[in-house]
Amino acid sequence: MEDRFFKNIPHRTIERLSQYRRALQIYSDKGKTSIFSHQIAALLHITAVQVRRDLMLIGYSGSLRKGYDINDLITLIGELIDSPDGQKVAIFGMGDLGRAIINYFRGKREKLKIVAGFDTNPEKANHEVAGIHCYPLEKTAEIIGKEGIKIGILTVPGDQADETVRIMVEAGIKGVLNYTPTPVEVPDDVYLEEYNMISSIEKVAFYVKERQ
Amino acid sequence: MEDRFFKNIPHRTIERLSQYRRALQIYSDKGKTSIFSHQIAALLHITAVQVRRDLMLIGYSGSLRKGYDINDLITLIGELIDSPDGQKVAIFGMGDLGRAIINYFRGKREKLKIVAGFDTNPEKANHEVAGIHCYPLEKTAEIIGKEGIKIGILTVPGDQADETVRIMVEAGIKGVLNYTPTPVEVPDDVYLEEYNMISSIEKVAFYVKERQ
DNA sequence: TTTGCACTGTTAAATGAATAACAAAATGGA
DNA sequence: TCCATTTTGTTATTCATTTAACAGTGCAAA
Repeated sequence: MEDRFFKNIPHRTIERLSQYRRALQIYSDKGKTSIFSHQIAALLHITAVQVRRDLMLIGYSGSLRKGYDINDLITLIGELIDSPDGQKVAIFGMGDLGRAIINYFRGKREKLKIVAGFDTNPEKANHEVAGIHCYPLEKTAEIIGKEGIKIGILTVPGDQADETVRIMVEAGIKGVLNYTPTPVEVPDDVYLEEYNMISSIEKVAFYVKERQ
Repeated sequence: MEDRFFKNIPHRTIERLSQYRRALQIYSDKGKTSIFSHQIAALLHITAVQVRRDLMLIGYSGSLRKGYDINDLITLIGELIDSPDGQKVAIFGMGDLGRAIINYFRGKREKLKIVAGFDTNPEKANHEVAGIHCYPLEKTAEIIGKEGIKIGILTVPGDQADETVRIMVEAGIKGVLNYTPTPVEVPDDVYLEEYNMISSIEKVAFYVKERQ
């Protein structure tokens, strides 16, 4: 029995595919219809070989001397990484960061929709925040279940991270993106991605220091 | 002539060191004074071997059966990744995301200080935003030069990214962390790190989909 | 004491990812 | 028509990173 073929696509390639799509959309918006591997590469600060190799892995062929058809490629990447029926996302913590993500996202992804927010603050709960309905945290299980939400973004203050993620997982969330400064624990069947802004800034600071 | 010994430390290790420090501080705040490699590993969802290997690379030794001294290790990591005299950071774009980062950062890093914000919005310019003085974008060269700021975080709307980063680089910024959805260009002597939230969410969504 | 356990530190092997090398083919110009 | 150029697609190689294997050692319990 063969796995779906893109099961063996490297993680790094998956990450880049998402970035390719975004870059392609920018090009598409400028009225372009085709693009060379070296142009994609320049946008993402990688090599043209890597772009071609990634596209080879997903089975897309360009045409010699014309490059890749932008719309076809956007479509194909969508078929690979999007869910055909779409996926719903909830934001836990409607502070600055939660709002920033909502605004960032607005209208960008058809197949991936932020449909609910949760917050303990009664000022926010039961109101619209940045156009998204915000529920009190106690309603998590109910709403997550009813809406079939599987993906949660964690943007609460660090000291509430553990407790919030526990509630999320219990309610049925299967993928967590943790923007909190506190590392969290999830069961094996939940995909977890941690991102720490402070570490990113420290990394930039480190390499700036090292280069001088 | 030997390079400073940590020139050959893998990039991934550098990233993890910053994360180790944060995890150690959480442990330290709980009153603990020493920690085992497998405890650090559990916090960061990696293996104990990797932790020990990373610590070996930076030349730190724990003691058998007691593990690592938390304070010593925090200090050593600081000596490696921090600049002794500190580094100043500016935020370009004082929207939700800019404010979120400022609040995130507050009081967390002694050697890395956000000292200025820039925004084109005259409502914000010349006021304090989240405790940081916000200047109009035209003042970039003046303030960056005067303060000796070398690190800039880009949180403007996507369509202003290119122009803003041009101004940053011209003013003397040597490290850029781009949180904008638009990839930018910088000269070779400027360290650039791009982070795209949408790609991160897409990645989580992809692996959630794949696991079902 | 001595034995077994629970750790660390280090070298060796395996895996994963990026780069290099190059064949093949379409195009435009001589 | 044929050649030089430009670009893709793919295999081979190199490089980077993680994981495995295991030696060494202090401590605790018998």
